[in-house]
Amino acid sequence: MKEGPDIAQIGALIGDPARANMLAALSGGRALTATELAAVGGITLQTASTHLAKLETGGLLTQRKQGRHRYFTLADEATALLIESMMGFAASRGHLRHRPGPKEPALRKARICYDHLAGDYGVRMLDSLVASGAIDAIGEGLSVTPKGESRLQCIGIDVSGLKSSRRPLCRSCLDWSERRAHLAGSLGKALLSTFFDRGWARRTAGSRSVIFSPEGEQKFLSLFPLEA
Amino acid sequence: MKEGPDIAQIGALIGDPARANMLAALSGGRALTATELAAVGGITLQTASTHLAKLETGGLLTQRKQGRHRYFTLADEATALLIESMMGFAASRGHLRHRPGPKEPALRKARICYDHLAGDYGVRMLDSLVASGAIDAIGEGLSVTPKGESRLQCIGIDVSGLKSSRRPLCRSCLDWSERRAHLAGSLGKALLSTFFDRGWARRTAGSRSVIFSPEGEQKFLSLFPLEA
DNA sequence: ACGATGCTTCGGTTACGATCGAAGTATGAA
DNA sequence: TTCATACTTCGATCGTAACCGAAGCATCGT
Repeated sequence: MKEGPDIAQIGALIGDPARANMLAALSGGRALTATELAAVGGITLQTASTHLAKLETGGLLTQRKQGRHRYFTLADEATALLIESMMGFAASRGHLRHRPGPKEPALRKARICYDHLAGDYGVRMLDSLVASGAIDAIGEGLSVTPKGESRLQCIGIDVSGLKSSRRPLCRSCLDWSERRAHLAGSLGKALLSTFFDRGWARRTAGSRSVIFSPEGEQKFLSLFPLEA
Repeated sequence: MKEGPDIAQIGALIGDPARANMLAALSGGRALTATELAAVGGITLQTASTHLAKLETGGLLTQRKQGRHRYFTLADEATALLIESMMGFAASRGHLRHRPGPKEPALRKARICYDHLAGDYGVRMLDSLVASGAIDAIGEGLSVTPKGESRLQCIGIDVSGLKSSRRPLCRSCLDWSERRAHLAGSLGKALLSTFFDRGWARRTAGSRSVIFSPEGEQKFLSLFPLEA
């Protein structure tokens, strides 16, 4: 009966509300300080410190000292995927964090998921790429077609360069708000990066939501049209 | 700050050792009674009852009355995938349930993961199917080739029939003992079923491990050879 | 050198939930 | 009907862990 890995430990780590809030905040992809994380957890700095230590020894977090600050990030992409998949599962069972607040719509429209675009816009982007034949969706997996490679080149993304990295190019990530897949992996990251670089969109201060500029939104929507 | 799904609730549900053991036992795929689950959790029946009630209202379990017994199963395949992915994650961080016991090798060799084959043999089977060109592995996704479809037909599996079901045909499931993918989905289930039907293998009483008969093992190994 | 900021460690309190004994309900068997 | 089995609910206990105040380090600015 005492065989195999122990899911209770990581379950308990994620199971505390303060820690869960911290992890959710870190799913936004950027590194946060202990003070900032204490705020999102709704606890004092001392308590946050012990929580963060537990998460780190549990292998969910890594920290990086920078001057007198300590920046925490999720340990790796696997951790981010676990958090996101738990969010999807929680959403499917109706476990919501309070009633939907006023900022909820912005989050559902476009937000950051670790390092790529999620929400309505993220799902739309992947749908459009598949519909136009730039990406092949076979079963659960995604792959870029030759046609798609040249098209992405036009947008300014060096697909062959991304291919040489260790990280998978395409990954599908289940979106908790849309309950459909959006594009993760190094290509998902590269696409979001170019949106930021071109000024089409920007991150918001204390939230995971992504705000598009009027011109950026127009460019985005025409670049990734919705098929009938 | 209180936006999106609440991962703390399901985290806490999985985070209790007794509940985690029950869920792990139910990953074996068969329905278990409250008394049996109390045993695997190492607790009394009363305590188990309250745990099971919590897991059910949390959406992780479903129960089915049958006479004076109550049979519990994981709520659906999504739940099974979540548990399995948490096992993979826990294994990657070195969170083990005690030191490896004597039954551990059998588990690593072949075991049931919800309704399909996992462990060394499960990984070998998928590897062999991919190497022989029966299954295409593109990115993270899997799909059966026409060649594979006819080959599986010879083994006695009606692929076109499986395709018509709502459940995805192929899914890759990360194996916690091998740290590589094995085959899930309706095809994975169908393959394991035929092994049982032909008497090549059988389930064990109180464990997830799968025992192959000498002839069954030989048939299996020759059917899914290891490439150089 | 000195104070301010960011964070950790220590000690003590408190609250929640896991646990079990005992009693209650439902189903099956004799 | 009566007893036994399977399970749930109630009530009370107990242990753990979350929490914060206070004190202790470390780093930066001046």
